[in-house]
Amino acid sequence: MFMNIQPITNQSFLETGTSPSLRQQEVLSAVLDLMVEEGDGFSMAAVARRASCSKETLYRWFGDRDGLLTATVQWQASKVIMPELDCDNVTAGMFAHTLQEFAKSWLTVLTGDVSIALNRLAVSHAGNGKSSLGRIVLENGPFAMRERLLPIFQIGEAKGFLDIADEEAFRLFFGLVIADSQIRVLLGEKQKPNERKIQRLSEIAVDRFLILCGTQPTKKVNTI
Amino acid sequence: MFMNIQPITNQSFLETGTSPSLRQQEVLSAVLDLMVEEGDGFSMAAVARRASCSKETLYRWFGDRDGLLTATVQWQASKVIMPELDCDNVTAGMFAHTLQEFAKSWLTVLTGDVSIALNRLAVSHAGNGKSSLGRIVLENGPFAMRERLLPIFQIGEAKGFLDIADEEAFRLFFGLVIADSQIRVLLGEKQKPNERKIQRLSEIAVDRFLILCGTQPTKKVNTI
DNA sequence: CTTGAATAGTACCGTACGGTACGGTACTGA
DNA sequence: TCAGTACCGTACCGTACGGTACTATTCAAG
Repeated sequence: MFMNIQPITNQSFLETGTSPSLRQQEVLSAVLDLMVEEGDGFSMAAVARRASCSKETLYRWFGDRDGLLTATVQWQASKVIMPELDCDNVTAGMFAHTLQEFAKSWLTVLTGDVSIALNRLAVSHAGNGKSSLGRIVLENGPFAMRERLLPIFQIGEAKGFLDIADEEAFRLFFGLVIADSQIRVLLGEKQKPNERKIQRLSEIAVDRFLILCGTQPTKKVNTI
Repeated sequence: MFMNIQPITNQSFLETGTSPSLRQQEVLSAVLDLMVEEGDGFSMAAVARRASCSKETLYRWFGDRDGLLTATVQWQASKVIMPELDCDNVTAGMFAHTLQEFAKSWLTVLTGDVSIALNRLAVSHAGNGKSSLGRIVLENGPFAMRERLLPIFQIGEAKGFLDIADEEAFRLFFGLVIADSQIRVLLGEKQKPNERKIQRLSEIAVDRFLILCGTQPTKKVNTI
């Protein structure tokens, strides 16, 4: 898609860096619904029908299909908010609890319908090479989580709860919390972990994380 | 695609359960190459060109496009061979070494071009719902690995090296070894782990696994 | 040598979809 | 009132691709 000519209208927010208008967000919401329902297979006509707008408007606002998908992914990414730990006088118990809440939230998001649809889209587009959706999801997914976790780890390190707080600690935390859950739901496994199971997985993961990275002696976790 | 009429020829191996002929394997190999190069975007005409066969032959042998993809995935899955531990008098060192070799092989396969292409294909098809590729890769990927690992774990348990050897142990091992490596390469991250890094990751993962699941007292692993 | 099956190569068809053009309508600001 | 703009709905175009039909060639069995 050639975009060497400036768009005539000033309604396109893609180049301006501003947020989409309410009406545009309705369109993006419709795209998200269609992604969840049909994966990458939906047509621009289907989007126009669902959002009760014209195809011409879609193309004026978003340039082409890839622009629409990109806008949708970025919009969704901007909505994800994660818990933060900004206390200064924090106990070991509070620290462990914060990690558990983080783990639960993370597992819940990653096994949710929207995340599954988005990651499927990004993975398949990363294969075609003719789209930057993979990079966008990578930056707003794993990399963003790392950026949020590292400060928390560093607080734990400063307080003497952890003895590592680097890239390596993030990889370990990811592995302990997510493990094979994400790839399994991406591959279509029907039985997704429910809230109760996510709670249990998060507790075990954080226990193990603190055994491996914590400074205080901890007894072995029982998996039963 | 309707298949209510029996295929005229007996050359289709899909229903017979037999292996593809050498010529058919040439076709499947061409499909694999195209998958690696272009993802899911290649056409049947491209396959015919690459394999120097006619489209009609493709359809006679494999039914339709999905049949061709399915045959390719199954053929590739049948080629993956993993190390086994069938010794009866095994030491703790041998046991740890076997786990390390397993981990290295696993990481190498999952971050390889063929696996990436196959998993991308399966993930995107699992979203459309109109294909069983997701299930096939799930069965030949994570589930098959679990089936191979559990007997090894049970040997370790019987010998007194491990104190758990169940589904939970598999999930832990997956998380420690693979962590975020697979999803990152699937999302298109350019920098893939090299052999040296895979070696290091595998050692650390097995050390940690034995700390968490092993019965012998082990000192804490140093990540440097 | 003849014959028939299997296959390569190619032309063809129907359809789905990305993208464009255009008519009609509602709103806004002069 | 009227020009300008944004928008909806829809018709339309070009292309790419899945799948089929047909011909030419090869090759092995009789």
